[in-house]
Amino acid sequence: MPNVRLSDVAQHAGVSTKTVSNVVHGYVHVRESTRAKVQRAIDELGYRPNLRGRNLATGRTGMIALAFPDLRIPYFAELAHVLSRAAGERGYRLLLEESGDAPDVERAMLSAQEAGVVDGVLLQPSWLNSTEIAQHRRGVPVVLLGESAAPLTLDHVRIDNIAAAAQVVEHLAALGRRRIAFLCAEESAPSETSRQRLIGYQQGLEHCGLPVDASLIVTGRVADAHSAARALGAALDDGMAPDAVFCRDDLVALGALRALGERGLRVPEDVAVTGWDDSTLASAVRPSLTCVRADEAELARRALDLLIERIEGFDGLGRHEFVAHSLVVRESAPRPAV
Amino acid sequence: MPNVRLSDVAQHAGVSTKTVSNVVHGYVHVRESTRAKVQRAIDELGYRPNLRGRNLATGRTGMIALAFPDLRIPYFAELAHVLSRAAGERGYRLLLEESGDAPDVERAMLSAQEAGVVDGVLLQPSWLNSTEIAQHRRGVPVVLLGESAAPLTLDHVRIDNIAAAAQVVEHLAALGRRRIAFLCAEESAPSETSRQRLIGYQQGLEHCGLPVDASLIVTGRVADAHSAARALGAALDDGMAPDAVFCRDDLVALGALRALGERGLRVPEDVAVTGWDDSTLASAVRPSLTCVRADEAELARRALDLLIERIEGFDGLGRHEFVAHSLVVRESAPRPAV
DNA sequence: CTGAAAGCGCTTACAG
DNA sequence: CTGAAAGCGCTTACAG
Repeated sequence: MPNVRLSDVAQHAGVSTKTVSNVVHGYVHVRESTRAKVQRAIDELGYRPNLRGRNLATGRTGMIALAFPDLRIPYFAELAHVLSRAAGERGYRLLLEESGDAPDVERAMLSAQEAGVVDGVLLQPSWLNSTEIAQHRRGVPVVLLGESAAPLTLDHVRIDNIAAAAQVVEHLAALGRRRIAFLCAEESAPSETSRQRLIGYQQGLEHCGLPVDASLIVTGRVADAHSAARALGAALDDGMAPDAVFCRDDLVALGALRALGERGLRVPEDVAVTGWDDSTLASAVRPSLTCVRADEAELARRALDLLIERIEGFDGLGRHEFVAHSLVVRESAPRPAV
Repeated sequence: MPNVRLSDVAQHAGVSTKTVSNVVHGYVHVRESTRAKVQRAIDELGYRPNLRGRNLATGRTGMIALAFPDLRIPYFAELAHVLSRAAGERGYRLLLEESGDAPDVERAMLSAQEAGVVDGVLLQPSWLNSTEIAQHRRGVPVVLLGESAAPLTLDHVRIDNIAAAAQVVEHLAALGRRRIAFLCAEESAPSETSRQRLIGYQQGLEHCGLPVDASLIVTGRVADAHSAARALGAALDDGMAPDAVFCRDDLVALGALRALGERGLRVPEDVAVTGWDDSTLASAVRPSLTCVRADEAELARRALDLLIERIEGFDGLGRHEFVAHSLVVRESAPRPAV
């Protein structure tokens, strides 16, 4: 029943649709008496603008798609939370899209598929490489998030993973740790994320004068506590004896806590552990996790600013930006005694 | 540049827009030669239908809003994941909306605000009571999720919290536990969720012949590990000596693990702990959590079926459905020895 | 099997 | 300050 159209209001108030539109949009140059008359008509009829009509007429939907692998990974849930809030402040709403294990979804996000349903897309790729991303681009404004290599033509916002990883190692070294394991890199075809964290890990070791020992690199499934626990457990049973474990992400760190605990190793006394992401669980678990934390608020702000500039017509080369990160020190790898 | 319209294709192919539309929709009664001709024009021009135009013409958007308090609460992230997948299978996409600490968002979701941007809404209310929900209803099809009391006029899908809570208590009792604490109910104005779990808790105790002891009920902030740890910690320091802690949700259970651990109490030997939701962290944490798990796949299926029936015109009374739940037994409250 | 035309509900130059 | 009219890109009875 509330199928009142703009034209109904116009007729009821005895004005043109243009005038009603002016009132609805709070346009200033409307005579007060006209405004009142129109407003009354709006109230009496219970008029509410139909967004579809508006979208068609303006060519905008007010929606931005956010695409990443999996909402169940705590970091992504938090990212979505922060971005959704920031988008709201800018008058946009977020449409979530999980790419899961389907490269197709990432391709679809980049193609014109999305044209008409969203004004732009924020994509954290996990399957597509730089070349593919550059090729599949077609129409919709896009900003890339995360560590994957980005083509020069697209905007890209991320934290400096290499520097952050080196910082983690330096923190562990300052704690007196000498045998710092890395848990875990993918078995084959390590992701760009793992690759960068490994580079930083190595830089950190070298910077601290520690030997780089390939036998301390454990491989396994990423972002999965159980598989990480198994992988680390197997390595420990095999004789690896680290005094610290640099974990690729918080979920992996949870797995490390389990593998260590089950073998009677105390964290941090015997083995220090670090995570990455600072998801809710990092502070909730015991021992709480020392970990790298991206400045998500800044990340959200920058990513949206860049995307909105594109939506509004900017067409220059890709901007590649870093946002701040920090090392959150907690129980699993405490601050060194002074 | 890819601003090719349906009419461009029609002109290029020398047919009417209707015919192009027929081809685009795979309508069967199109002569093969015509179809080929049109398809060629589509390919040559790189035509892609504009969703906005279609939406305006059909009155559908193919989108469903999902509104709940906070994406950072693991249960909701998992719910969104499951629903998003299920919606995709039915040809719909999910628009996420966090109500956070704003009752307004819940009201907005129920009102016609959403009309035009989504075809229907799935709402897990946390602020609005049944009366308010019933009143604010205006136009958009709605299905309610979760424990809050639902008006008779609206569809509602949930698990039987009372039965599930009683089951948890019975499990703990079977383990020989006699002093089962409840962590935690809100300080004031307990949510309907807490209320129902408390009712079930009490029913379980009575069913097992255990005394109901109000001093074993701890209050505190819900879904927050730290505040739960503090609340339980204070109670323990105050002399409360439970041999089991029934936690309202997984995050609270994490807090319980901390409070107990810090006081040298072993889980489950000294104190058993149970969670609720079976979020990723429940199985990842050590000790892993015994907890209640809703059959989320069924929940998603039913909620969407009901909503889509409404979208397609069903206008009957509210359907109120339960979906299955189970008790997942893990380390924090293991299966009783036989 | 296909076309011409109206309509979905808004916005927006262009006049006045 | 306000109006008449075209247009956004599709769909869909209605004819034929």
